Amino acid sequence: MEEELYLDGEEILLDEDELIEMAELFKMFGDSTRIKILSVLFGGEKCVQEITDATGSSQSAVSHQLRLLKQARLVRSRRNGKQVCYSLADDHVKTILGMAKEHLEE
Amino acid sequence: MEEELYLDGEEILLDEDELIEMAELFKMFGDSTRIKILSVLFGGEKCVQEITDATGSSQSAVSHQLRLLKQARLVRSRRNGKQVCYSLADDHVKTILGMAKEHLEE
DNA sequence: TGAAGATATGAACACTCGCTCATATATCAA
DNA sequence: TTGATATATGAGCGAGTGTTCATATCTTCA
Repeated sequence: MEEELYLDGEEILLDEDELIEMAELFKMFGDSTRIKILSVLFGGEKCVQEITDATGSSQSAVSHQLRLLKQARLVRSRRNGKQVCYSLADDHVKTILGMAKEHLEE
Repeated sequence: MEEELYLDGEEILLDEDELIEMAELFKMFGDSTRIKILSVLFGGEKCVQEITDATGSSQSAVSHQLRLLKQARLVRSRRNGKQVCYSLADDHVKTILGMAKEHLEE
């Protein structure tokens, strides 16, 4: 069974698997700790320490969540000496958050 | 404390409350039953029965989820005789899902 | 190599969430 | 009003999730 979506006049097809995959993606945005982390990363690449400070969560909690965000391919990581630096994986994240903000402002 | 986001060169400010509100919004998209319901509603207004058939979930499960979607202002409802018809509350839902799909296709 | 700093990971626990089941409410038709 | 149909709701349960705490791993520097 396939559902039909339309975006800007263009048709979008979503099958069962895509719907589940999409739900998995949105789950990543559906937690305030993770969304805080993402918003911090909008400022550019940050190491775990900086993220921890900026979000106010514990080092362990941040690390656990960063692992999930990485698995979901929303962030990338790069070791820099003793530190590990994280950055957003692509620009769609920004766009998605922008749309969400628009929705909330109505 | 405020985080700064940039979308298409335009600056977006997100404070703590907005981040939490945004996480709440995304939680609505983070479940496959709800996202199925939303995708069914892309085809236009549908009554509960039609949604139940299309999603394959139980009537009760669908009704519970429709309530959550309505609270989140993602859908509207309208009674039509014995039936209750639901439709998408605005077009941002489409855009958000479209962005998500783009992300997943990379 | 040893110590210290930075990050990752595993276990345990409290909490949340979506489902089912039973039942309530609402509307129409006879 | 009574029965049938359509939807909503509450309780309870099992599965999943985010956090903390303790500890492991990795890296640099002395």
